[in-house]
Amino acid sequence: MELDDRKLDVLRAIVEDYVATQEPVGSKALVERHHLRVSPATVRNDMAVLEEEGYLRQPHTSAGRVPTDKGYRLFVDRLSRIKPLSPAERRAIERFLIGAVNLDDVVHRTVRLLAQLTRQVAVVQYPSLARSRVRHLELVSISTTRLMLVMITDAGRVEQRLVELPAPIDGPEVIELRQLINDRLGGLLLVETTAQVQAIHEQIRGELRGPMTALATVLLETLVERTEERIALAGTANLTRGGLLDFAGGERGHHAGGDQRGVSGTIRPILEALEEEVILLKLFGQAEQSLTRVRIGDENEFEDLRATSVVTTGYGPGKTVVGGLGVLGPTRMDYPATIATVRAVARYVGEVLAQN
Amino acid sequence: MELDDRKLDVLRAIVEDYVATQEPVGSKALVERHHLRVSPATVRNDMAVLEEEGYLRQPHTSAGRVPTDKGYRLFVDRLSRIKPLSPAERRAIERFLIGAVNLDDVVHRTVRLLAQLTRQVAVVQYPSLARSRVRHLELVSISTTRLMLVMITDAGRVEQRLVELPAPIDGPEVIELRQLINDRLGGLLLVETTAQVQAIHEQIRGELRGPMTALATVLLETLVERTEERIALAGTANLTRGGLLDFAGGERGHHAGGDQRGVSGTIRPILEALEEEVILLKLFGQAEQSLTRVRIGDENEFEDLRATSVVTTGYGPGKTVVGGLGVLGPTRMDYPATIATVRAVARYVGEVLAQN
DNA sequence: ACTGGCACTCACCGTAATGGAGTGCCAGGT
DNA sequence: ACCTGGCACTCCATTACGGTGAGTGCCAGT
Repeated sequence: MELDDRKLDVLRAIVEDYVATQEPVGSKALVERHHLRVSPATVRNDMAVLEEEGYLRQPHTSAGRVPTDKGYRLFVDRLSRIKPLSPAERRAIERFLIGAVNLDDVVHRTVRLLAQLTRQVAVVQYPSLARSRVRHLELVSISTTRLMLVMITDAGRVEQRLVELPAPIDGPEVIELRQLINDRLGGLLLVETTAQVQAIHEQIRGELRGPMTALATVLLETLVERTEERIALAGTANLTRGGLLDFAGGERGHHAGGDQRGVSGTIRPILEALEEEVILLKLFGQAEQSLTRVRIGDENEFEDLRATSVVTTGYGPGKTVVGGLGVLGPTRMDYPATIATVRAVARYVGEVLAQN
Repeated sequence: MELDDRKLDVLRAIVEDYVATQEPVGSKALVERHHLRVSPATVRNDMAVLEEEGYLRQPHTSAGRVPTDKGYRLFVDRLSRIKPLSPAERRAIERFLIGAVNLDDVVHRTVRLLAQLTRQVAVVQYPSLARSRVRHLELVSISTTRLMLVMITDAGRVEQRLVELPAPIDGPEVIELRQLINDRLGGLLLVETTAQVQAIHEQIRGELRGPMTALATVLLETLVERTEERIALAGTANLTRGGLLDFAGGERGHHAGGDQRGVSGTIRPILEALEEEVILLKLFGQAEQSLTRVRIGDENEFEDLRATSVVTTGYGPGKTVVGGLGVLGPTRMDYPATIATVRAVARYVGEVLAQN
């Protein structure tokens, strides 16, 4: 069935009101607030249709309506225009990001900024190693049988690993090795290095063969295969805002009534999920292009996050994408504002990175 | 007034029971569980005295007793023996920490381990730069007017900063500079470098003067003065455990009755405090010696954390202390077990660090 | 100095009554 | 064909109320 324009208007109005008040919205209040030019009874009929189609639901008979995940989805896809940021917000973003001194610093500031602006949980993935290029590889002697390998990527990320050597090595040899690996690996995408590392290893002459084996192992094992990703998080306190998530916590007596479909999430599993880097990476680290993606409620693959929505986008210098960032909040979030903010922050961060 | 032995026994019993059940404990239940060889009435008299002295309080008339912060303090100082860890726990610690590949890795594993073992919020300070020695300084050319300065400390921590040069510099000069700063700064404690950096700067000959100025500025400004500290956090989900903290969240209607002294904390301000690195550093970064320190309730300098207790200790390779770690939880935590775990983890981490 | 006994207090729990917001549906109007 | 006003109905939320029981404080007795 096709929904006519007024029904869509009603849906939009309900979403907006519900997001603002976080209380089920009834027909009467609706016509008052939004100047729909029809009577409550008419709206009720529309509501009934919208409910039948799965865009709305009633917490219980004789309560107002609440959007379903499907309702939010329609709202996001077709009913909302992305709110432009206020000048104050733009200024806040700029002020926050200039003066960053460090990649760490950039990421930290970004994630806090995002949490503050959206008043939600913010997540920023560090520039992904997989998508970065090798800028420089440094070898530092720790002892005669130990080297510290330091890799610097073009996004400014630094990664270090200890290399245990099978036999002692002297200074000139270290320099030779360093020279070699930089010549052969410098400028490559990290994913491209695998083949090169193996090539170097096979070609190498006798004396450096031993050290190179150790080095190659470390390089392959950790920097390529198990591409270590990192994540920064902020604003978890915002999970306690606005009572949508009721905090059943770990209390005792509670009417353990059968809430089958209830969206009554606890804060608990969410906090747990947020500490699982694997989960965060799946959510925020998959931004292949710089498209903004919105996952609403149970569109989410993770059980524990089915009461939340996730807004993500990719970021990076210029048009490239080196990582993802975004926010996580209750399904009843202000999507237009959130999407706008996430995008704006991503763009600014991209600019900052481009300047390095 | 002096408390006789039995009164202390009663206090201990109450603390133990309350920690276990998290419900006010009454006289009858007490004598049953612990085989005190006196009657409930006697215990009641003791309780009355303990309450008068401020070690106990009653949530309301005709409820059982609950320890006050002062009561916990006495318990921790005089009544508890630190529980030895179970073999299983020891094994868990070892298994968790071997295989760490990285300083980042060590810290991450440690903080998760600590959260898991204590079932509380765990905090680990990265090895403090202020207390570390310079192992190596690396200069990497990014462009002719930009250098990346990478500092590696003896605790394995790596810090990088971008240096903007006033004029182009060539390869040999970079090598010379690198040589110079390593010769002069290598092995020094970071706090000792200030003077050296300035000395180098003043002595340097004409050609490298310009670059050295820029380099010195960066070194002084960020690595010495604003000694950047970092913090890792885990187990925030544990804040929702055991209903001691009732989650009033941000709800509307609530009996805004005068709970004056009530320990009824919200989870909210705690989460906020945990995101303030300044606060965490004050709490966990002040372990001057490897002494274990326990801050109970309002002994805590931070308003928002007055419903929590903090157990901290220093850690580092050998006898030195390079950072702090510990846990934060409700005042009604199992102090003996927590203290034991925190200490044990700190010791193991020290050993791991010593092996680098 | 300890104990048993006893009256008293108060949170907790289940039930009942009341109020009100909101719905669904129908009959009448445009 | 669509919209509207009216009306009966449903069900949550809030308040009120009495019973129950754990726990206390105190006192008199050992």
